[in-house]
Amino acid sequence: MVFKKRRVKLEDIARKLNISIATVSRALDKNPRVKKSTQEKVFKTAEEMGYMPNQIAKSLSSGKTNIIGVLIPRYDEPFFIEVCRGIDQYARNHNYKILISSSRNSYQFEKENLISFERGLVDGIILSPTHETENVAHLNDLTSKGMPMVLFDNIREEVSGADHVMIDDIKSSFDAVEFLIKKGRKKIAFIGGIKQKKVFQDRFTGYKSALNKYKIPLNEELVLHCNSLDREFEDREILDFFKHLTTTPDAVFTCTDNYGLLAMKTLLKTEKKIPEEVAVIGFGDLGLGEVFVPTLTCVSQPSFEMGQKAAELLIKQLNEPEDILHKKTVVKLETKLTQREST
Amino acid sequence: MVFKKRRVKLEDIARKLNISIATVSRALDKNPRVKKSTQEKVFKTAEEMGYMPNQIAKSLSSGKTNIIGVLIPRYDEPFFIEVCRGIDQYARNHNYKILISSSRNSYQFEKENLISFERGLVDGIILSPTHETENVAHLNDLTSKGMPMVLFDNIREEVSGADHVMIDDIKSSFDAVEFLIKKGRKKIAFIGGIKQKKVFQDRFTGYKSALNKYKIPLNEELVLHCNSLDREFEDREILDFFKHLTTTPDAVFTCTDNYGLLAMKTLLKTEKKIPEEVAVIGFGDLGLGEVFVPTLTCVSQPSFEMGQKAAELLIKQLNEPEDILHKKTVVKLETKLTQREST
DNA sequence: AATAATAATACAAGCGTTTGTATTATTATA
DNA sequence: TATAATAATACAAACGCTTGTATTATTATT
Repeated sequence: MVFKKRRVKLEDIARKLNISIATVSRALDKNPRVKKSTQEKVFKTAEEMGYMPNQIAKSLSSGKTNIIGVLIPRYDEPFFIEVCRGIDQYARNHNYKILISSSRNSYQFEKENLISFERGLVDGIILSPTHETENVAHLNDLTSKGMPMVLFDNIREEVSGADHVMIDDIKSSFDAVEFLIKKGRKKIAFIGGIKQKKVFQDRFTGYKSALNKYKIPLNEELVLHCNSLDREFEDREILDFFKHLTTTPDAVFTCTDNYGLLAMKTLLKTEKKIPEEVAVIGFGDLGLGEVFVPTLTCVSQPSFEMGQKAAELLIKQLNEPEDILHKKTVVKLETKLTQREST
Repeated sequence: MVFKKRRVKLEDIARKLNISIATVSRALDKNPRVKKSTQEKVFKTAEEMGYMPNQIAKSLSSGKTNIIGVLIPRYDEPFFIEVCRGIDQYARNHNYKILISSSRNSYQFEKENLISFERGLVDGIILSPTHETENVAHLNDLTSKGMPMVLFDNIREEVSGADHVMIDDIKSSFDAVEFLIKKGRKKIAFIGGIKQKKVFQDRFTGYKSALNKYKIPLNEELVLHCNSLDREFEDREILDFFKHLTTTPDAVFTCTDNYGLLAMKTLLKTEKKIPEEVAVIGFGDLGLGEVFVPTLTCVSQPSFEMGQKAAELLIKQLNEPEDILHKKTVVKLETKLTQREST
């Protein structure tokens, strides 16, 4: 029984009350140029007629959509969802909505999505570039056209005009590995993610420099850089890694929670005792680590806060006067090591 | 170095080529009314000038935004994210974008979000009503105004004019519980979710009717309806439940994956052997069950497909002629029991 | 009561497109 | 070559709102 009905618009209210459209518009805005009694009449009539403002017309007229475009590499990574939650919360409190898209780890899709954002649907963009994104010209292009932008996670320093939100990946992983070393572990395996991602490079750097500080030689055999772009393949990669090891590690430091869980799972299958024989540390701390038996020690990354901060920076940009040049802001958030049963 | 630059519009191209705006517009559409040579000139100039169409203006003019509004009760439930992925994939392939919002399990927020959708930003809506949603007048209101709508998960049959996508919750849980019974289990615990949700009511019904069929009396002590709206509290509720049991169950059927994992975790802590002493079945099957040791047997719900189907139905509605009445469609998707180590 | 000041409202252009109709240019027909 | 048919383009209204300026109504001032 659904018929499309013609929507009530300002004109309808104006006609009914025999006043001008402009007055109706201003009345609904509670503009003092319209006298109280008229305002009340307008509100009452608008209510009665079921008036609902047309956001598109407003946007065209005002040049603002109050929508923030968010571009993440994948949906099935809780980290990104958590960041989105943070963005959403801050944005909502500041009268913005968010439009989330996934680049599905593809440079091509990243560009396509940005183009669709550029068509005027969003007032600004928050994104985490994919690992495939070597050339950031498309990003610089957008910022130089005046599109407000904030980058998080897989930061690209070369992008000028965009703000950056990050954690200190090097220090975070250094601390985690140092923690393991201080517990007496010497054969510490490293499981990282896609090599092209700065975050994973940095975490590897932190790992190496911790080993270095304590004069532990780097054993390449104990190092794995996972290349899986999808949950289902990570599983196998990690299984294979452990199967082919000739040295048994006494600790594993992994660059995501999921790698940590998969590592524990594999170790448990081979009857290793955690943490007695092998200690494990994950990275992220998005809830999963607490469910597993044993619970997983993690580098706690403030994902939600990361989103909030990104939204805050973007909205700040949106409120800057248009003719002023934007000063790049870089925010580093704190991480901490949350100890649980796996260490 | 970011300055807002004035965007190139059709008028600029028209002026440069000394032709009319209408011709430029049609040329870019490859409308046969403009001759090839002109089209080429226009494309070339548009490219040179860096023209980017204004989506908002297009939408105002066409009355379509090509955006689908998606409203889910929470972000931190993988099921909803998976549905969103499905919607996104189908929508994207049909030239639609999706705008996801969360009602955060609140009827009030649900209404607010729908109002903002109603402002003309979206062409149609896909939603899963919250458990707080007793009165569906706001939904019927929207459909009767002609807003295309598809409901999934927590279906409300009273909503007319909206299509429904669902699974057979009663049968799915009946099958799962029957499976346990056939394995010789007699003291089967039930862990459900928020009682007000139809899906959880139905799963409870399935549980009871399986017991009934095999003449197993319902032991209320073995039944828990979790009320947690957030991950962090589910943990405690389930722990408490098991702590206070006087009967030890020999199986547990839970209404989400997470409940299943938490149940296993709690059981493992009390040194119970899974599946020897207690078998566990979860509901959903969104990847987590495979990571845990032991892996979790699950009712596999086709979440991604659910999203795809919802998007398909919505887009079908969007393409219906406006003056025709919409015939309500209800789609039931198949589930299956995926056996793993926990049973 | 006439004029100035101000309050309230109306008019109209503009936001960047689309699209139906009118107009002009080109080709075909006799 | 004049006219009809058609191709190509231009004009202008429309989408629903905002907002600067002009106009009218009301109140204050002398």
